[in-house]
Amino acid sequence: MPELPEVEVVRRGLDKWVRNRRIDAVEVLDPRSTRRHLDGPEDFQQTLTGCTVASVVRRGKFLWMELDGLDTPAALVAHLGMSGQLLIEESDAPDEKHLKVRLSLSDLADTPAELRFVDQRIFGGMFLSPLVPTADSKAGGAGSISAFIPQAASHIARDVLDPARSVEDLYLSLRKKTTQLKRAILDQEIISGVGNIYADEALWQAGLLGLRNTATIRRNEVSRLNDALIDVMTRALAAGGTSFDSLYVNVNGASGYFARSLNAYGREGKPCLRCLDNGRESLIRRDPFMGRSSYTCPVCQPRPRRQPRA
DNA sequence: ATATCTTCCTGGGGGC
DNA sequence: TGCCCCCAGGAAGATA
Repeated sequence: MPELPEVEVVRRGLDKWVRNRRIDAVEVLDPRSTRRHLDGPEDFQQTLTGCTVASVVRRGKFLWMELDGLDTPAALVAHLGMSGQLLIEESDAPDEKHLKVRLSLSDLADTPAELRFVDQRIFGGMFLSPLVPTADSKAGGAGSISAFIPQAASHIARDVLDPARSVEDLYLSLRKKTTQLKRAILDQEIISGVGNIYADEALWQAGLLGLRNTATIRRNEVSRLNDALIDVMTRALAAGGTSFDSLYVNVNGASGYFARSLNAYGREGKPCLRCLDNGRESLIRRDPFMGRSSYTCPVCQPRPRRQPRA
């Protein structure tokens, strides 16, 4: 569920409330949420206990806490999947229905003592992963000040808001592929942080159809798409992210309000606002896509003209 | 090797 | 009220 803006909102909250605090106790309430920790929940708990959070870093939708106090450098990785939440809570707050992992933090005045991982669908999780130097040079992703990345996230490309990324690299990566444009921008190994909402929003803003084949995409189209991705995610971040319901909230349980600014996603049957501005009328349509949905404006994002038969 | 499909889960909402 | 089906911010691993 959460895409780059939502994960970055969470990262900032963790940085504020958890950085420099020691993890005094770890409780795994559902081992399915630590299944990516291959040594098992007991090892997860024992290794993590006593560590101090040195920094909170993000690349794409991956979030991690660099830890002090381990023999070999490692990070506590958190991925929110479709429904994960990281919440800062007082110890006496009642357990959430889907509470999966509880971290008890060292005392700090006027600061809640627990970091909780709550996840309804269990597609997300927490695990420890060794830190390795980033393979793609210089510092890590946006929201990062680290030259290291967890091994488990080392295949993830630089994200939309990473200043070390270039449009030309995106163009070349897309041209190397033979697939639909939307599939490509959802591929976290091409560009990271984009999910179904912001893919549709950026494609709408750029006036491109996600069904376009990447092998024929042009530089100016990639440039438009890149600008749109950066713009939509920057605005979403400023709004605290997109919340359709209580499943996405920041570390303090508050919703973001970017849902009201969406132009395509979830707007099936509603007027395309850009067409309206231009004195035209068209309705956003929804089409099945990869087991989910794509929302497009048939006027702003025209289907490619059918090639005439030779 | 590359591209696409299947699977991991729970719960809300609509139709009957 | 209940049941069944569809749908949902993701991505690893299997399969073609």
